Amino acid sequence: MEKQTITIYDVAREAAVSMATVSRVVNGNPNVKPATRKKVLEVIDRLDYRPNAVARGLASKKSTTVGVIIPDVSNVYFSSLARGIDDVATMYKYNIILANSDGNSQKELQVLNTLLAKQVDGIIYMGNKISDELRLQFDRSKTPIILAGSVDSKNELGSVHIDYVAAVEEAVADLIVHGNKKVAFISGPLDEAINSKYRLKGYKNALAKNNLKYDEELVFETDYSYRAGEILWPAIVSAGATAAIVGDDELAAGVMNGALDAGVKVPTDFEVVTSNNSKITEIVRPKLSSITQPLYDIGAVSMRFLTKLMNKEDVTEKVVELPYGFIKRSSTK
Amino acid sequence: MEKQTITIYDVAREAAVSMATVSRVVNGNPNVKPATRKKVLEVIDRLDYRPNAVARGLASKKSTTVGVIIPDVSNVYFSSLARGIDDVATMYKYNIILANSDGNSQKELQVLNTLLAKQVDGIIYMGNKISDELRLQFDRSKTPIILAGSVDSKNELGSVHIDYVAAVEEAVADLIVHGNKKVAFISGPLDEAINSKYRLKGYKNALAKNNLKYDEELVFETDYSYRAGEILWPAIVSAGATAAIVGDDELAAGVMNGALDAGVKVPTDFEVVTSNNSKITEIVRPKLSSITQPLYDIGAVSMRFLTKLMNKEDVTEKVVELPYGFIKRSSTK
DNA sequence: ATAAGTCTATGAAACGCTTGCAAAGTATGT
DNA sequence: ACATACTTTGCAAGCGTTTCATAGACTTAT
Repeated sequence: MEKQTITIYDVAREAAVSMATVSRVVNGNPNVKPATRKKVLEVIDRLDYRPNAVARGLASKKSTTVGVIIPDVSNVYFSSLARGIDDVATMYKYNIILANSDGNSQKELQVLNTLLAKQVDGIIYMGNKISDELRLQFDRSKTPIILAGSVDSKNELGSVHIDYVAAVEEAVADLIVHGNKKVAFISGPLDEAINSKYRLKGYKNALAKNNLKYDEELVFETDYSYRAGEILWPAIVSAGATAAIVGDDELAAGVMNGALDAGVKVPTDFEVVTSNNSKITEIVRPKLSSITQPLYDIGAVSMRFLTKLMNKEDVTEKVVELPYGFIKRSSTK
Repeated sequence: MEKQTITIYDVAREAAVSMATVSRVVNGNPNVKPATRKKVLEVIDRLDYRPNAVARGLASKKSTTVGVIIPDVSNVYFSSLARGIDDVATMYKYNIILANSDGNSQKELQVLNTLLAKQVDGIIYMGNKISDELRLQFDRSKTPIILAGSVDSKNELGSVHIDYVAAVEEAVADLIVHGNKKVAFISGPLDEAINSKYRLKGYKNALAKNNLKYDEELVFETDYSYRAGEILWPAIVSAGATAAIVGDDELAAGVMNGALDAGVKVPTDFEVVTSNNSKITEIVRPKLSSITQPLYDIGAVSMRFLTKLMNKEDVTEKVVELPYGFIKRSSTK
């Protein structure tokens, strides 16, 4: 009637060895005579024995599980990272506990707590606003933590991402080369380091290098939704922008459709560049030119990085920067 | 140096009670004098004690974790379900272990095994092709299982989804009413019950009720990608179809863009209806008319259903059908 | 005052596995 | 044949909780 009745004891008895020996063969410990190993494996097979991972975890103090704190799985950007994470995790025999946080500090703390209670061996955090309290808990915990596709404004935590400053700078420079004097900078909340400290900086760099002066009127702070982009259009028009660099694909699609629906021609009269090169960029018309980030790889590398920390291997660099790129499609000249 | 050193034993000592008592206050067992409870809680707070979920799991034979087998998290359809699942799971104090299967039977079996090894209290399965071997394992396991947004061709397992037959039938009937004599049926693999046994049936029903004869030439079996849709266009043209019902949004976007890129006017010369009403339907131009499914809710309800099974509550119906709808946008007349 | 209940709290046995240590077995060299 | 050095095994002590059987301490009814 119960979940799992066959224990290591049963196997030991049937194979006429001690449970220690069974444990050794299950764990691939080499100190077992081949004949014994074979005998044990046969019994395991016959009894359909499956080691109880919970008991194992208790005894070994390892759960072979890592926690993943994600703002929202249903967002393509994050779910792409998650896919990379899971694939590598599987490769290294780990499972992932996925927990949505909505980027909400309270939930993050709460989630972190239950993850630690579950004795995860490591944590991957996605999110761009690390509250002081969360940082405190991160520091206090002995569990390895990696930020995936997210930046740590204080550079204390291990993280994997691209060089946002340079990427945005290039993209904006390109728009300027096309003759745009007024390029709008459209992003999510500026209290997220990725927007204020990195993307905006790249934007300013580009302006400076091209002798254009920074105009706050051209900076639009909103949230990451498609709808937010659509309704932003009138404001963009009144600011007189002729092009925009957008920090999120859905947002960019919204902005572009907002323009299109208002009868503006893209890219002839208005150019748009977005940042994440998610599927959406290819589905909209015109297709969106975009900074490209290896999303899957960022997740995969983060997880790989984490396995190193979990094995207490030495890692030379705390911050891994993956190469970014730029793909020109039809939303720019 | 280690993960977590404060145990229930430390708390018991500090509070001068037995560990059994500490356990009771932690678990909200009422048989504790309020004064004692208060004292214990204070110590817990002071020591920053956090119960070890693994040890708890071993002792109680409950992991408060459910496994989620998903074809691909980075697919919006599935990640939307996943989001609903996680939210409800959190509500009921469960965590989810997310495992990608790519819809591959081998991986599914393998994943199922590790989930069971981890002693998950329940499993939510997404996928439309349950291999015999997998079904066998499902049956053999005493762990409750629910299919989310997926159908069980044999109707043995609990599941939550919409009435695909009726939904497709309505959508196709609508296309026929618009005067289309040749409506293409475009779906993913026909060896998936959802396509062959349900959607296709709805399609045939609609034809029959409108005195149109079924023509195999108009049935297109492909995979679920955007690209697959794009390259399918020529074939659709040669079959002479003037409208299509598509089983997946990305696929539909591909078909439509394929038409558009070939200079065909949508919906004037060709109408398209899709099936999942994901974000994509609103992002493309023209926006896609779609059958609507409450994706988030399907996930949420599945998880709720699962909690009932895990609590051994009686459930009257094994199959929960959620209401579907239809939203007319600009890809149909 | 006594029997019979309630409440509270304790002790100690699981739960199923890993692992350090020691014992038993084998092989090798002389 | 014997000492030496491995190689294989078994023993038993945890790992941190839950939970069952009990025991004390109070109440309450008689």
